[in-house]
Amino acid sequence: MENPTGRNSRDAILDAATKIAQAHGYGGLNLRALAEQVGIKAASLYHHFPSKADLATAVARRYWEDAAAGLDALTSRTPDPTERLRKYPGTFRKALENDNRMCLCSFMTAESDDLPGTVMSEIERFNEVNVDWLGKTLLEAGVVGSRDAKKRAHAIFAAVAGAQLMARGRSDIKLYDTLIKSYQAAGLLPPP
Amino acid sequence: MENPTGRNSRDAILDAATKIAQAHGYGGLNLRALAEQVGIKAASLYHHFPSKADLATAVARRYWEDAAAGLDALTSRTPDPTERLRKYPGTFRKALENDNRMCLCSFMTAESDDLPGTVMSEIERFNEVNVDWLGKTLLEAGVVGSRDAKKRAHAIFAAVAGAQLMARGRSDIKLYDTLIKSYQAAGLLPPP
DNA sequence: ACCTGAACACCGTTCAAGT
DNA sequence: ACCTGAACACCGTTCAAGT
Repeated sequence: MENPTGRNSRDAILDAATKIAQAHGYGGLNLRALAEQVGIKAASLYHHFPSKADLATAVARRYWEDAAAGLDALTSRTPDPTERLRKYPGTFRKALENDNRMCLCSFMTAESDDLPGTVMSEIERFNEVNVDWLGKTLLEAGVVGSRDAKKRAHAIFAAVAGAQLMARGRSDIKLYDTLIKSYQAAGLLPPP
Repeated sequence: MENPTGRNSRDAILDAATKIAQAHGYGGLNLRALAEQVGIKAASLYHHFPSKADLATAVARRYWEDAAAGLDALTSRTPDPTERLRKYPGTFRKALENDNRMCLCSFMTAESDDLPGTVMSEIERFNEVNVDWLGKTLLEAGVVGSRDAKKRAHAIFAAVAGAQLMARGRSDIKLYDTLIKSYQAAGLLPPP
């Protein structure tokens, strides 16, 4: 094997691009800076991805795939659906723990007017994955009936994304925790 | 008087810049495009504002001043505090009604890592204005006690901003309305 | 297969020059 | 006072040329 670690330069590019996009968005993803971080020249990026749009599409796809895997793992590891709902905000907390970054998809949702369509599709997939998981879990937990599961799932997703955004703006992860607690106290999320 | 309408070119620049920033953010605010919209050249913008950072600071300041005035007007026009809380999401709805734009401050909060400090300060002022107004109104309405007013105010603000962001991403103002209704049904906002 | 320097049209910004 | 063209270093992107 030429590459025993399995970490090829394509993955290194995706990793670095993800972190940059989580802090600066699609527009702020500078290919020269990205290339420097990976140790190559900007022109060399085009050997791995046909364009910035394609690179960002790959980044966003891998992002929701990882999110889906993480939610699956949470489901396996936590049999009680109510407990899973309590843990859900922890998945959005990770980005803040990671140098005050935010969800790639929230950032790019703001940028939707300037986003290539292929990127936007992957962003929408991320939202779907989260809302579907939440809806399923809400139903299983008996928090809402089947008529309201999807609506409530959407509401929780939007509220959690908003909390992450605000906490990032203040670089204050404690604000995120406070907001989640307020959501629980108000009844949007199941109380601890 | 040389300018009977009171609308000088400085205001025209601020108006156009606000609309652009609401759809493309600070990074996406293109000075050449802005100038063209106003009918001058990009270099001429520097006669009115020393830099893009100063222009954006003026935009953000006027934005929260207008928001504060709007909330004051809502207070005067609606004596019942509970009714005011029901109407609050309408203030965020306006941006969506305006060609699927979003709150300038939510967008720039995402961009906080790349924002000049003077702009960030004005953004924070917008948040303060909203959270203070909400906290005061929540107290007056007796929804929460003084110990929790600010926390709940923050939670409502973050959730409403998140709802606006999601609705914008889908270009679906009905989603915004559905999310607000879900917040009301869950108990985050007073029910109709 | 992978990388590069040089070039392109585009950004924010400056500045000398115009009215 | 207000505007402009030309220039600067920087963007995404291309391409011919290297190993």
